[in-house]
Amino acid sequence: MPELPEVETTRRGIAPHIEGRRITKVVVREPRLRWPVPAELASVLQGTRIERIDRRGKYILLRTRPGTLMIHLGMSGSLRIVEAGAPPRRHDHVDLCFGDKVLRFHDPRRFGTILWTTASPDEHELLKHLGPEPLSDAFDGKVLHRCARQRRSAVKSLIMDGRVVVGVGNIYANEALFMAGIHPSRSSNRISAARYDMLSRKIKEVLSAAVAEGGTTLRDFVREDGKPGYFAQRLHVYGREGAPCPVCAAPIKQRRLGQRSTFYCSRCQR
DNA sequence: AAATTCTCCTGAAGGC
DNA sequence: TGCCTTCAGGAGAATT
Repeated sequence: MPELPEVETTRRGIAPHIEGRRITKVVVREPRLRWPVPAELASVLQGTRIERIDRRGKYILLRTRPGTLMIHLGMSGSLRIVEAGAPPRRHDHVDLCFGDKVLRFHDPRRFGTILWTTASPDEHELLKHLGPEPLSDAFDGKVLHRCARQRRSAVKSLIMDGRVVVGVGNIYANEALFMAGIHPSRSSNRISAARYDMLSRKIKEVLSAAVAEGGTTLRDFVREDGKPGYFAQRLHVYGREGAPCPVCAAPIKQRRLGQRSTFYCSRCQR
């Protein structure tokens, strides 16, 4: 399940292969993603050059002169670089061809997104309400504390809300809360500024570490070269129900919170 | 208006 | 072995 580290790993993986290169052909085998793949995709992209690949939250932005292709991997999406002529597998929905190389979008559950915008992507409806990048200076404990003021909902929901901060999905929300010693269901407005400062630093720490490891491979995620990320070995609580807490050895608990699996240590997290 | 629930979808895993 | 049910979840939309 791609979160920010997985998306960033993907961005870094594909960029050297296609940045500066011209799109020779576009193949859409299955346009039924979360929203339909724009019908005009082939005609607008044909012959355009990828000037730069950026990321905003979990969106990968392929910037070209006439506009920007916005790609979201959803739950099960991946982008891989393959040789031209490599036969498509099941769920290989879209190809962007660059002569001998192909950028191939694969997504079994089709929760992913491929959209085209000619405006500045920051102004796009899906991006313009997004909160700060977690690894930037614009994100800190003050941001969290301010957003938390009139919220009574669980702190885990707060840090997973893209309007507060982008890129923190279920895995890393669980991990950051463990590292900060904060109970996931604690009310957002009952946490001190000092603890939010700690939490923001742990969010940065866990995301940076995961990026450095090439992301976490669970179920669907593979890197652009098809290899797994290795951060799964570093997870403290996620997916470890019943296992001993790495700090105090009490069994890790699991419960559902806001439709999401939540893992925590009831001794270490308060 | 904030908070919760619903929705899209497929594959893996578990039960019988 | 096979069929059925359950679960996983990003995040916008719908509902309370």
